[in-house]
Amino acid sequence: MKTLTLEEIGKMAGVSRSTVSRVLNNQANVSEDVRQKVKGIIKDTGFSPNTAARTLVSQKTYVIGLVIPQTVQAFFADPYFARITQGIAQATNQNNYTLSLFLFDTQEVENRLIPLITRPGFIDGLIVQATSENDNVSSRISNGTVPFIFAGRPMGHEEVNYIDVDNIRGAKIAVNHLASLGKKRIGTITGNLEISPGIDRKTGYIEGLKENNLPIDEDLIVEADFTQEGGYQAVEHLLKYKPDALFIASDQMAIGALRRLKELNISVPEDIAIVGYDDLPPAQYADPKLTTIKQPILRFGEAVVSMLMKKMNNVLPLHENNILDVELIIRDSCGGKFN
Amino acid sequence: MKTLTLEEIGKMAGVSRSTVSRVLNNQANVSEDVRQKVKGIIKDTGFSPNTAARTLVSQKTYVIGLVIPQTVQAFFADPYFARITQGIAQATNQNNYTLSLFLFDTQEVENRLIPLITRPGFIDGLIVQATSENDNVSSRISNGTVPFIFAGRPMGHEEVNYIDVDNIRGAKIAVNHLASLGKKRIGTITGNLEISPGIDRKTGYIEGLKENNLPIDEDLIVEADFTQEGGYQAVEHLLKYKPDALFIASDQMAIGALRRLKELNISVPEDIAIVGYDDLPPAQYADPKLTTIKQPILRFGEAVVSMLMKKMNNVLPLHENNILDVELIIRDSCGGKFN
DNA sequence: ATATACTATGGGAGCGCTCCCAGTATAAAG
DNA sequence: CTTTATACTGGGAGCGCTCCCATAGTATAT
Repeated sequence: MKTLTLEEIGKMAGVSRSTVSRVLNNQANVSEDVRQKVKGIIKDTGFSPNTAARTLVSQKTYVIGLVIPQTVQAFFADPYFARITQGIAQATNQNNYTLSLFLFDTQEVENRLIPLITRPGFIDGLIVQATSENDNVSSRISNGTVPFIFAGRPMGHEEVNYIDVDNIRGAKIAVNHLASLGKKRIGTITGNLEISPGIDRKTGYIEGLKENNLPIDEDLIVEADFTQEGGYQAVEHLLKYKPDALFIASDQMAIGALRRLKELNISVPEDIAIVGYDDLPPAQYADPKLTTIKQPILRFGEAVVSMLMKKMNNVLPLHENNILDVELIIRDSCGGKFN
Repeated sequence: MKTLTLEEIGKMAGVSRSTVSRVLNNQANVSEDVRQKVKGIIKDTGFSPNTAARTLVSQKTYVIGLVIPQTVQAFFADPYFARITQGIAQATNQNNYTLSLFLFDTQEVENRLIPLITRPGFIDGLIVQATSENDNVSSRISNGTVPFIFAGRPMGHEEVNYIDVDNIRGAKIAVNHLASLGKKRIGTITGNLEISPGIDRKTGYIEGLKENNLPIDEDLIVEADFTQEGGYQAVEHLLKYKPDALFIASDQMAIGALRRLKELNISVPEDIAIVGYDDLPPAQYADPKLTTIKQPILRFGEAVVSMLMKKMNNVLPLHENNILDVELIIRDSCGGKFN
């Protein structure tokens, strides 16, 4: 199958390549009958214009890069990231862009890839997974001329554009809900406190306690690492201090905790109420079904992409960020179904 | 920052664009001193050639697409797929290619994306995640001219090139190991029997029994769905028929089963020996540590990419496939540490 | 010394597209 | 009927690169 060109489509329609180009790009100044005829031929032949030629003259590649820095190792363990990626891929394609994946597994790969992806004319824009403080991917990418934004709040790089879900508020409404059910000793299992979701959810937890005039008791705060195993171990530690409720900063950890509590014959929500975070599918299959904070994962993808589009068109203010709202999903583990 | 061109680099070096091009592509017929001088300038300026221009004339895009068909929904739940993707991304970059991600979330997206990615000059090659039988992505992609291979054995499309791990042998060595420990009533929890890993591991299980002259007892075979929850429920069903060992077709299911057995106070490996499959990180944190079949996940990525490269260069025989070997990892759950 | 080979280099052509400008046809206005 | 504006259309130029061929320079064989 020979590859078609504008010229040939034009010949078939009895017009010039310019006119075909106009039709292709929905430009004005083409008579309606010619436009229809050309469109028909394009459809019949299945023609689509050569991307490279287009890119060469327009200087646009229609490619968006998704960068996963080295420090985001969780990427390969946490289903949450797979979901985020799904949302971003979806939104990218919706906008007729292509998504390219760049995983910085090692320092060597990072060194090789950064000059490549930040050079002009290779990629139109970059989405970078938020990093922890000791990661300099951000500044290295800033040196290039490629527009980029962070997905998630990057620690120590707040001057760049980013988009995030409202982790603080999410934690706060979880605590509020528990408080409204009359709980007085609300503990928390935090995530990893080197990354922003860990920190922010802890912050929200503390703010929530304050709002409800509950004391902040360091004994009721245990740091874990967002994994089931971490939750499993942390909950035991907390039990010594007799909490009547727990805000657990991820569903994975909550599921681990639930497992341990079951082993210890401590019933949820009767003996202890629990609220998780994420609303991943396992949350609704947990026993008891997990009350949790739902993040708008697919909408997150859309928001990231549309924000990047703005940035690519230079209509995004330098310090603008976007914080998406979250939602409390009440199930069985908090004992407050009828609020 | 103005974008440099071959012409300008040439001017700086006092040579023509042709000579710079020769240096860039490591071609012969350039004197050593000129070559060094040009290389120096390229390095100093950080120049790299425009991809679109290069693609336009060479008809190569240096982009590989990774296609996740609709039926591979597990993609977003199973950490195994994230690992595979990681391996593929790594290998792609190693070969100086870029990886583009195409998720067919819905039929509509699939319809829109397939003509796009199969058209000439958009992508050099495609890796398609293996699908179940009722998926026609394969034939739709075959209609295009883009070289592609499957990652995993696609059900009902064996005529295409694919690469897979040796699921049959993996299951067989698991059973062999259990048999060598003197187990006589070896049961299995299979995965989803609509996809090839599910089927093949069951096949291997049966072959393993035959090899050891053990009877095949349908009561000892229960189908689950590769999830923890599935394993949790399936194991209980099996217990009625008093197995002394279980081959469980994924670590996730094995972990679920282990949990249930613990609740029922059935001790592993004393009362029942267990071998899992995958060797994902949780396997070594399970209690007891899980004996399992290790798949060469990162090597899988390399193999997929190198196979695709061959196909792109037309040096891959039509019916050639590649089956990677697996390995038994002995830990505590089988009770055979000292084999 | 001359013919013959080979090496090194430069520049034209062209990949398929978009942009711009010139040109033609048609309509509206004087 | 002529002038002027407006709607279409075609083709040249050029994006930055690779490929090919012509040419100059240098080494080797006759």
